[in-house]
Amino acid sequence: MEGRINRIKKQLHAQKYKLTPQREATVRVLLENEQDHLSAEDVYLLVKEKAPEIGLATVYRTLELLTELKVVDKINFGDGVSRYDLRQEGANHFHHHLVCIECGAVDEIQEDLLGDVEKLVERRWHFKVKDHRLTFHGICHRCLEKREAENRQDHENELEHEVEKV
Amino acid sequence: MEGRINRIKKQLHAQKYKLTPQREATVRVLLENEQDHLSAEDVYLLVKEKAPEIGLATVYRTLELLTELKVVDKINFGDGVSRYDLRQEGANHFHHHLVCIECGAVDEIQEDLLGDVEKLVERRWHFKVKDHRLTFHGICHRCLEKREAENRQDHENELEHEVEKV
DNA sequence: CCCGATTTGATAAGGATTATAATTCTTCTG
DNA sequence: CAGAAGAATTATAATCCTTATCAAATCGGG
Repeated sequence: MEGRINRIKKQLHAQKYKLTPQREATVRVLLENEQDHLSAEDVYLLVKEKAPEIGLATVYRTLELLTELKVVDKINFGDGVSRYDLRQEGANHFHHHLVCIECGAVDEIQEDLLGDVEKLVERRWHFKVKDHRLTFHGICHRCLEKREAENRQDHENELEHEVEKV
Repeated sequence: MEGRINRIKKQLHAQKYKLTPQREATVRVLLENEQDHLSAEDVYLLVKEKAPEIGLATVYRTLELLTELKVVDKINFGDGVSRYDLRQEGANHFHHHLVCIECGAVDEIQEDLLGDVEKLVERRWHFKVKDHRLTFHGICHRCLEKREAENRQDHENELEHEVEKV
């Protein structure tokens, strides 16, 4: 964690920016919630716990700055708010997302699934790919399993019923 | 075009909605600008040309309705506004986009490039895919060609220079 | 042609983000 | 170590996009 913060610090310095306490607190919140997809408001509330004097505008500015440095990616799942998602260190592609239309959960896929597709796009459409965004909408494994369990239950009840009737 | 409007009309009726003149005018604008990615405001201004009395709220409501019916898809390219993109008729997947980071152009890929990837996701992550969003960010063929032309030009000038020097 | 339900238009309200301006912090310099 | 220039911060106002509200208009069935 400390190492990672130091490296971000260096990235900032390389562009003549400082790692102020507010910026550091914001980065820490992002690191501590790496799996989440926090909105600016979410980040603000979490940062406030460690640094109550911070202002909302500063959080917005910091997130913008981190986006510029490609430390985070700004994403949008269609609700009205932008969310900020930490990049894997050193990753040159943005990870993918699985959005559940039933429970709203957002899972991540770190692996790059698009290598071949990108090559195809570059060749066929003569388009130099620099980055991508890929999100699947569907039903997550938790909701699928819940459904299966319910179906099994229903089936068992049905059988019991049959037995009673005999 | 008329046929397509009729089919949309039927889709509306199937859900007890009417194809009012305002809705029809909105759909026509979308059909006439099929390759574009219009914002609600854009649509509003275009509809106003044919039906000056229409209100902005109606356009928003109609676009929401069309999104619900999967006639259009609501997308977001990271600028602050939602854009509305007509689906291919009968397509069960949403087409992909190529966003140029140099000139801002947005091109479409109608082909489905994700068949195999979706199968993999379903198997490996146990996630039932219903839809997807795929956008590539990079440099479009027009900008690439412009660059190449410039490089050729530069190179020719260099050669001329060499000759002069001799 | 009338009635109940739907849809509309104008505008207010809401929510997210950005701009502004005064203040505080840093860092540099002498 | 004081003073000054510049960067960053805070609080808040302003802006922009979208949604909610509600009276008025419209539509389709009887």
